[in-house]
Amino acid sequence: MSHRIIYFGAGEFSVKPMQILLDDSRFEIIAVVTQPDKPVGRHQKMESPLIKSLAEKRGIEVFQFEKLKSDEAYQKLSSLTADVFVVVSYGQIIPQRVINIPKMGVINLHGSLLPRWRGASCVQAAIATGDEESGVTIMKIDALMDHGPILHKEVEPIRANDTGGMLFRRLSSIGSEVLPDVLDDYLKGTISPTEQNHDLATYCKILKREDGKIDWSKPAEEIERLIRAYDPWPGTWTEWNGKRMKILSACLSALNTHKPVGMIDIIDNAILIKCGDQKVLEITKLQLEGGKPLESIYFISGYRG
RNA sequence: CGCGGGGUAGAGCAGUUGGCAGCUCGCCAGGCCCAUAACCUGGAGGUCGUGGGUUCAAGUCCCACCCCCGCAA
Repeated sequence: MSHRIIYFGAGEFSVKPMQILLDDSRFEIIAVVTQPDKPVGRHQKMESPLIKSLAEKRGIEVFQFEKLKSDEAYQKLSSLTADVFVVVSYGQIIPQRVINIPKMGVINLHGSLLPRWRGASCVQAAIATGDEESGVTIMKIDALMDHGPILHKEVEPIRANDTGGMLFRRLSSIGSEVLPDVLDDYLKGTISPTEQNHDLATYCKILKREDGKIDWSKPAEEIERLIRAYDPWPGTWTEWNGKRMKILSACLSALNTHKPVGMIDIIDNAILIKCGDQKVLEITKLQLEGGKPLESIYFISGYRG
């Protein structure tokens, strides 16, 4: 007999694990909980979370509670008699009384090696900080954010040219591969959770676009990591001629520029910017407000002045 | 109708108060050179997003529409 799951998710990270669980006969997703539809994009059209259509395609009931704290949500979730809740990139805190509903508790798949990088931007934080490895953690949720005891960890090395998007995809795959067996073992009682070492905990915040504004007074290597880490979300940018210029790709350069820190200089077909430690970063791909993404040589083609 | 920028040569851009459509790169041909992605000379390539309107004359002014993008989510 298969385990009855209610699956909580919303972000992109939640898609793949859900597909895997759907195709695994050991589990039955009896309902999906996701965020409400929101007006999105340039024309403010209403858009559904990614997993909503996936659920509807399979004929699975979808709930989009405005507040998980509400009595309505509590009563609905209680009535469904699930064995366990599985939460992946859901975006709302799970209230204690909801955690108490399923007899086997609430299991979370998280994109870092807990207790390192508790919070919403764990993938970006790992790259931006220069960590050598990242990974996924499957844990049992308790009342505090990413604080509960751990069932399983899977390590994934961070590569020298990794972007947030690249690492994100790998972690998503790894998490999806590992989740079913770990979940099954846990539900059968084969593995038991072990407490996190809370002294080692680090935290990362939810990122907004404004966080992608580059502070050129920082060291070049740090900025280079930030550019990779924040690609594609929230992206990095700087002001140029009163316009917003997205920095899509950059690398450390051996060339020098005599312009002040943070000012763009063009030498030998390279776009150079001096950083706070006097080292120079070469921008290799960028996008100007209103324009399409450009390799640096194309930007230089039209550059005047 | 959430706010805003933009569609001009293959690419990226300029085009002033309407008055012969330009720049950098690329492409083609020739030259220089031991040689070259470097340099020199010449050349091809545009119904200026689409449809109307104003005017002797519209890339430029007016109206409508299509498409791309930044903010915001």
